[in-house]
Amino acid sequence: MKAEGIYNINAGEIQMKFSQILIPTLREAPSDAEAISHKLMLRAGFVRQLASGLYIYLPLGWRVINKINRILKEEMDAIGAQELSMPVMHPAEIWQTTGRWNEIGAEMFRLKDRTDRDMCLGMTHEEIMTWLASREIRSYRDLPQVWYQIQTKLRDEARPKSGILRTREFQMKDSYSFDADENALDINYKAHADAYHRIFSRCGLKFYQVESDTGMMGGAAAHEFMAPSQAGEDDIVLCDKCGYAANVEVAKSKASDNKLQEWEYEEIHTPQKRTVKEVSHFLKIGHEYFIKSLLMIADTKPVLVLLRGDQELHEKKLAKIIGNFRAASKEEILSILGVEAGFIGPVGHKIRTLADSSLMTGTYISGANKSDYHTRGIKAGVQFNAEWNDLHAAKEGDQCLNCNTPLRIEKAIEIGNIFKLGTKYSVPLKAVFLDNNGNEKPIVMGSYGIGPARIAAAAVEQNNDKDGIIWPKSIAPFDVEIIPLNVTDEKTKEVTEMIYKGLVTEKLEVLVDDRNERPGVKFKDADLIGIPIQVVIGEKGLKEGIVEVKDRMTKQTEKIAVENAVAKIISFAP
RNA sequence: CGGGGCGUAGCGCAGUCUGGUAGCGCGCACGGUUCGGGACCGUGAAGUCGGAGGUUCAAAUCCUCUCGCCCCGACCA
Repeated sequence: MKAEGIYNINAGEIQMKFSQILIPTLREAPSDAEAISHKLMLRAGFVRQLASGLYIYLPLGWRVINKINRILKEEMDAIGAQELSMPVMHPAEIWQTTGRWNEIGAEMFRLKDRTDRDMCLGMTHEEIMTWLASREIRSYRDLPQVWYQIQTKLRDEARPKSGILRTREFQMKDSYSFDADENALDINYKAHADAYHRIFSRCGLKFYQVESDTGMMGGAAAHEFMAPSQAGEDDIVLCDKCGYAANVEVAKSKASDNKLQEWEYEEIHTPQKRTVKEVSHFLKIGHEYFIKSLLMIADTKPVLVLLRGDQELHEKKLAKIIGNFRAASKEEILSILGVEAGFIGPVGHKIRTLADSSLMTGTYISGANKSDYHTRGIKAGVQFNAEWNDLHAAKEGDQCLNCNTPLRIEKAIEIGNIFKLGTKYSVPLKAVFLDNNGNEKPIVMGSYGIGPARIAAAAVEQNNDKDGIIWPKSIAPFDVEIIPLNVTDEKTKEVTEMIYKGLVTEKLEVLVDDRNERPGVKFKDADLIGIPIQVVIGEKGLKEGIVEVKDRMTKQTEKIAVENAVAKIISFAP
């Protein structure tokens, strides 16, 4: 960034001059950046950190966010959603009415106004949107309604991370649908899902729509939109054959096949071998032929949980059945089961027993319920019985429940989500309407979110190389960067202005690197910043009457006659 | 909230173990030479060593407390 440029600002032809826009590029990334997108956005001068989880968007960063927001608005408007704007600060009473004032803990920023009234900063707007609906919607004739906003949300995250990916203050496009019944909700839900597909495609992202947990939103169904990336915080389970896609939090899977073993029911001596790993190694038999027996304590009551040796317990799935629980201590295992930890087996206990469905078939090895012994030849229904449930976490290589294909797991960034809320908010907040028979009914709602900053971060994660960012054309801060090499050369100046004007006239957004810097510096910065098309104007080329047009992604350069340059560049543009 | 790490010039770091009055590279300012992939020479500006207290003749360095930031985990509309 330099204060001096070759063009006099008062002469005023070229507006977007590198020398005058705040683009503080960095040769090295600050050491506390970890994620690729974080490092690149910092280095390329898109963002700066104010405090943990609080980011400043510099001019380039803000242009990207606004490009994304433009797409969001276009697609929301296209499904008939109406943009409005809600306050960021809310009175506590509304949140108390739905119960979330107490359900949500430290994650909600809370404060008092001068009259000592409890307030909070909005983490989301279900309450407020529903409050509005409760006052303004009376009749089935008023439905459906879809309202949306692109608004700041505040959440006191336990652990902000990865730059812009998980922050304490962020924008969200949140929309809310209001319908007379479930069928109508389904239509709005589908419309949003379709709009989301268009939005993420237009933003140039690779993404999946996956089944997801309803979490604290409650409600009947939910999907997340996931952009695969190493920087992602979620794992998603994918079937390449039938298209099954789910967040691991809710993913279902079948354990891989194991061969039927012709084992007699017998005890085997396994001195000091406790874990599945140890016993498996000792007996030279795969983990999948073992039963893992775990003792859990739920509400002071012990529960025995059985899993196949190669599977892991999915704690949320278990919690849905038995409520909150914890692992029993070694002392509790001894006093409750009379067995030393490491030698527990499924056979012969009187306590409540839950088993993963994968154990219904097959013959297994497990603890013999006495020290230093395991038992071989255990079969469900013969030696033990249990309540059968899906208790294991899906993992790579498990089989798809629909088509038996091995499943894949990918890390992904959650860029959007859609929830069928039902009447969870409309009932407590009394958002009701009269149907055509004059009966009062609660409005059936849906809620739908997208984080623009996460789209930007995911785009960088998915599109970069060793030199920097490669922005998808639709959300790049500029369409074209013109790089005049010698800014003191008259001919260069002339051609630069000519091309700039030609492109601007065609409604392209153009950045001109008018800095009096060495070519190397400009090339490096251009690659770092990642504007999709670079136009290099050099004295050498001008002598032959050409300029060079470079594609940031492919790195291919084309020599174009000066007089054809504008038309050619336009043909590359989005 | 549990575990780990780090705070020294705008950025990246050394110096801390073994106390002696702060240094390197990049960047920045000025002058000159350069000019198609982060040039070179010279000159210069810039640091309450995160903060408070303590030990000591003397603290970036040792001790106590505290604040901030990052990473792993837990948590996560």
